[in-house]
Amino acid sequence: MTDDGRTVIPLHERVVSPAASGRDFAAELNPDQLAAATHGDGPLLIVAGAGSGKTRTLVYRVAHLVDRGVRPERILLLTFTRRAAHEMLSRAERLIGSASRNVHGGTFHATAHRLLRRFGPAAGLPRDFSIMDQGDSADLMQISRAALGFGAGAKRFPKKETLHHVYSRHVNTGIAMEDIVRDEYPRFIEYIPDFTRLYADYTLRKQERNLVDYDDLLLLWAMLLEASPELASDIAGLYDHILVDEYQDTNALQARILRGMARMHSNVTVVGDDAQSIYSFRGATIRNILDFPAQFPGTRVVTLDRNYRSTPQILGTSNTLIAHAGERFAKTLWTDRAAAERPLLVTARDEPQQTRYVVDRILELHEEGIALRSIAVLFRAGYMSADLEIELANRKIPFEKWGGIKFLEAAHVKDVLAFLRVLENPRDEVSWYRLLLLLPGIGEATARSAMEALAAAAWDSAAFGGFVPPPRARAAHASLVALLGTLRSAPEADDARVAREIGHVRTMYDAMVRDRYDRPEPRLADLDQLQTIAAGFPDRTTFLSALALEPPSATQDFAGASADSEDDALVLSTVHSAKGKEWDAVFVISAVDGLFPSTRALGSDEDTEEERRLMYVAMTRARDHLSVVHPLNSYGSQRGADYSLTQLSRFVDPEVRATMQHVALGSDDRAAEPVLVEQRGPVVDLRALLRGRFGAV
DNA sequence: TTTTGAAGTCTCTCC
DNA sequence: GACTTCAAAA
Repeated sequence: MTDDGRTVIPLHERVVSPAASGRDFAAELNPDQLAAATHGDGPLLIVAGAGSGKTRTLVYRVAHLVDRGVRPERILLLTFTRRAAHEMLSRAERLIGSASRNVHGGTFHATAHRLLRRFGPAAGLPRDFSIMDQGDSADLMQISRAALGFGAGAKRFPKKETLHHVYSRHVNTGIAMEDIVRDEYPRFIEYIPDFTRLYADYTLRKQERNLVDYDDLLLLWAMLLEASPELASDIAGLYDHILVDEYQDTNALQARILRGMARMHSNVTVVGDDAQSIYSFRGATIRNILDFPAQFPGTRVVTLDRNYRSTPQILGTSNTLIAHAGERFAKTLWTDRAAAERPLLVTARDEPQQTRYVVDRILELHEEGIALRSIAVLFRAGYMSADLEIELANRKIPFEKWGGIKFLEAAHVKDVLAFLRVLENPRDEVSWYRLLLLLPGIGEATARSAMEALAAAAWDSAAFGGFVPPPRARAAHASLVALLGTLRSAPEADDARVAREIGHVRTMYDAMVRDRYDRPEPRLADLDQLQTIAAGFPDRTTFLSALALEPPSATQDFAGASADSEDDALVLSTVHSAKGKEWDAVFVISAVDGLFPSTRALGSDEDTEEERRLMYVAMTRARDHLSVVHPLNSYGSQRGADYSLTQLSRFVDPEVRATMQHVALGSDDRAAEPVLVEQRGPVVDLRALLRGRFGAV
């Protein structure tokens, strides 16, 4: 290697010797896995079916590279979640020792963040930028919208979330903004010129406020790679090998980044399963994986189709389900695991019965010796577990919910963070705006004029103290100024600093919470939790960036730092959050047409196909037991009970059903099937009584 | 200009 | 059911 460590040793020229890790790869991997793990230089596409040992193969590949002399810090491992990166690196560590700790791993966004802090200044991006999450971005869109005076007309102007969605999609997919509006929001076509102006203002505003949104992280990374040859080789030159997990869920912009990073050596390994692509709403396209061989000439393709996870019966059902999908890398998973029970298709009368069935069955499995942690209940969207959560709480069964956690999006949490963010970046308009609106007596108009005053004073924080609010807001303004002053003069950094700052903020903010909400307690508890998390971070900058980039996927992740997962708890998860995981027993609930697939996805064939893949992901999470449950009557659990969904999910078609065992709960035709119901709860079911008022007697 | 109450909108998935 | 938007009152 040269002294700058950049020269790549042509691996294929080196003699294959017993691995330095002391491992006999051939004995521990199957032939396909071995071929992938020990592939030399050049592009490699691993098409890895569910449960085929994908992570294992990737870990061994890292070990192989290190064995053959690639320095760990020159390997970049891009994964989809922090959890995946962590798991892979710790498994690599077990395999090859502490050297693997130096492998760089993380999500695309987190890696972008790291590179931008380091190389951004060379391209005019300040080192101390703040990261906006999705909600912040939408808020800034709203500020732009107000500043430009859009939406005053009679016809409805797009909501800020819509504005952000179109923008984000454009950045991530490269599709022209006009086309996105035409396809997805035809009723807003007339506003296209306004969209354009608004996005220009938004972009300028971000720059002036030193703010960077999620999409910018990727976009700026790509631009750094394309801006100047010197910069590009500095950045791309950091790594000799790049490995990407879950490649089917990357988008066009991420593929562009990958090309830029690999341009000097084409040592790219991507792993993915086109049958599990479930993130198109975020711009992901299975074209990335289908077209990879064309993008990287000379690609070697290895297919892993032996499944080590599930019983043949579960695999049979899953294979049948996915067989109808359109374009894909054809592969049918197989296994030599012993035969077992067929997956269950359970028909419940309604949601309460579905809930009781699932809970009863979980308790049975638990009594048979399966840990709660090895059981999961999966659903299409976070709200679908509401009924189940109540029942679990009543029966004192511990559970942990993944996905759909809105902790960081909760207004009170964002409020507290806004204080810190203003200290961090005095130009953070989104956070200033948020703080100002908290003060009684200050509304949009006053907030805007305060912002203008601040902007005019070059965001000098002293200018905020000089701002004269309307009389009724004087007192609140004064105490905010005082609080910010206290926070600024806080003593030097120490470990408890961020938590202490939050404590200061709460001397003012807690009163507002009590004032504003009918039930302040849970919200205050959230703030306690936020404080606890903060204690784990050395400084404010790290804390704020980490929160934006690595939001915890379960509430327990917060407490988790020390307490960890000692206690045994059932997992409730959205299918999206369950990706890459596996359990002994899996329940897929609310498999009802209209819920899963969701009505929204039935508009286009592509969306429907993605829902099918989502169902496939759900089913293939199961090792030994799989139950698909559907209630015959799913009411719109809210007002306007005029719609009720009754049909089993279309994905469980006759062919799929033929591979399952059908269980009908308490149906009128008392089949030979076991009826597992009969609750121990109250004799009178109030909800059923209420429903009785509207339905048949 | 802010606040308040009523009507209206839309339900997801995540970095 | 939660949140936004709109119109009228303080």
